[in-house]
Amino acid sequence: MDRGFFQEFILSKGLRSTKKRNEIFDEVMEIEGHFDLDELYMRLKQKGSKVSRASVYRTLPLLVEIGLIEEVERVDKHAHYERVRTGSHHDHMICLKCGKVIEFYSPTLETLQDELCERENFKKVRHNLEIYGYCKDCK
Amino acid sequence: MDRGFFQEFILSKGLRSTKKRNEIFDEVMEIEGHFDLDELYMRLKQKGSKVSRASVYRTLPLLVEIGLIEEVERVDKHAHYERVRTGSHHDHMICLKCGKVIEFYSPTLETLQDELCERENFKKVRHNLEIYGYCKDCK
DNA sequence: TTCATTGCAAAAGCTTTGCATGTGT
DNA sequence: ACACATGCAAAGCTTTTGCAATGAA
Repeated sequence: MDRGFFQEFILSKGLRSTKKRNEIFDEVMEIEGHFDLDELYMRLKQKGSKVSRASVYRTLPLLVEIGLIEEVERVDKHAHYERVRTGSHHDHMICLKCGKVIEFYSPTLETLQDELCERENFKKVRHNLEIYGYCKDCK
Repeated sequence: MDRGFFQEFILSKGLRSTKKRNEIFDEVMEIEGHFDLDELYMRLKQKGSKVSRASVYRTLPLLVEIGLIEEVERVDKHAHYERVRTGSHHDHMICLKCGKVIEFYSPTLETLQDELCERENFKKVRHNLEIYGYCKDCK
């Protein structure tokens, strides 16, 4: 997903392409793995961006709407996001002791879910599987 | 899980069996399906309980610790809980339009997860699968 | 010019906590 | 009596929002 796609989406919604929005978009594209809003905000600040928290709060929902990022979990009552990489959907195992997040992907799991949805006559859009337990170092 | 178990747990932790805690426990046992803290608090109020929100906030973590309830999702930035019924673990399909929650259970899914965890050398404690999409009435 | 966007600060939630009071053991 | 539990109100945090100023089209 490149900036062109982002511009297109923004314009198609009657919104405007602005410097701040582009900065936020660019930064999100650079982040590997999870991040929360404040981490993103701090990264932007560190790079000299004059963006405000309010704008970040206002922009993230747009990125979710595009499908560029998704909310993967909520810990400590604040949201964590992760960039969606085409063809690289994965789920998470989260260690209850050290907090480590192990990403994994299983085609079988995906297929199984599709079958379950079909059985319930449910049109699946996305899903979120989090397995909690103890990683090899903590168990 | 009955009140005896609850008492036992409370005492074994050096805590005290109190009227308020028992009221909260009883109410949670009566709730079918999801609830959030405020719903629980309101139900208690409606029944004439003099319990405060603070006590409910302080008691829910205990119930989670016992394994009596679990946090199933976070919507609107506040936690939703659901009673754990022995032998009736299930996952959720959540409709993006009407918000309906369809509960389902798949033994195959459970087994598959166990296999995936084994592969990662991860000791699974619990998991949480939410499939988002559109239910048969909304799709 | 027009209308969306932004920043600021205030407001709005939900949740936690300090402290004095109440209560189980 | 001694802790723990509770309620209240205040504080803490994250997130949202009103409004005036700014900027894109």
